[in-house]
Amino acid sequence: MRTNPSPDQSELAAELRIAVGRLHRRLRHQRGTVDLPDHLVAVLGLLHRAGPQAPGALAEHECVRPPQMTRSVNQLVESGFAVKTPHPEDGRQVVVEITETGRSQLIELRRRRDEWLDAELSTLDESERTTLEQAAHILQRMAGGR
Amino acid sequence: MRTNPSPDQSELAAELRIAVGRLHRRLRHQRGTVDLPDHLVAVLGLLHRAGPQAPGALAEHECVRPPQMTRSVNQLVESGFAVKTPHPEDGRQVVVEITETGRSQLIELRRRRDEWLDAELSTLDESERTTLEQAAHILQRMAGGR
DNA sequence: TATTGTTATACTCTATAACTATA
DNA sequence: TATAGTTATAGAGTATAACAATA
Repeated sequence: MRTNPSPDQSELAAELRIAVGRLHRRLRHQRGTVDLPDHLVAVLGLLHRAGPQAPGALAEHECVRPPQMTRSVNQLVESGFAVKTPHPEDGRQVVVEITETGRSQLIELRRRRDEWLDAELSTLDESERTTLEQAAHILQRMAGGR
Repeated sequence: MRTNPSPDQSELAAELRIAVGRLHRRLRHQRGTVDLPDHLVAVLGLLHRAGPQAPGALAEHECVRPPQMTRSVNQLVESGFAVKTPHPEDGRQVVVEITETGRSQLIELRRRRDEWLDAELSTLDESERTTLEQAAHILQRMAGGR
């Protein structure tokens, strides 16, 4: 590996896929039992950043099918972290909004949840962290764009 | 974002977690129906790169529990991509080895499976690809090291 | 008694298909 | 008839607990 300064793109794709899959499992394995699962935190974060939205839009953003987003939203509502209100003009639509409880919970969750990741990041040097920061933005753009 | 050349580490952890989760879902969503699932390809790749190993070692490397690795290995064996042989000295242990069929299948799988990822990578510039290549190695080290 | 692997069971996340209500 | 959301159902992947075989 690393034989070429202009790496073969298929090899990069394979490496990325494996790295992402492995870290994803590791993160899930590492998380505490009391916390919200990853996908709910992702939805909560999206509501926090991007504001009130319809379930369909949330589903598209998070790359899941509408039925799954229905369940995720319902779990957030049951936990008091989000509310569903009917759309004022279109009776078919629903608007999902984060609550104040959800907002403060999100901050607290993130602080408690990233202990392992923080520790791992601490073992890296500054340039490696910078690389990961840039990579995170590129990956988010690749996965979330369109 | 990107307001700070020395980014806050907790923020980086959150960004990484979200990026990895989202890309993981996107990749799963994007993959063809005839292919082996990600986790089997990962095991096959590990057997290809690191040679014959016991299921326990595979499980630790891939961050899954032994029962899950038992199933993954059995699926690979049923498909003819790996073989299980008894350990020559320790009757409790099993040695898992990739077959020639598995090896050639792995190459072909990767080529066919990464179409979406390849296309996305093609839209990046050279420096972004270099960033991702370095990040892939760092992430693999973080997830697989220990 | 400790270790390696497996079987049994259950839970989480996800998808597709069918259904309801509104436009 | 088309669209937004939901319900019903099924499947994949994973975990924990209990078990079997060997050391």
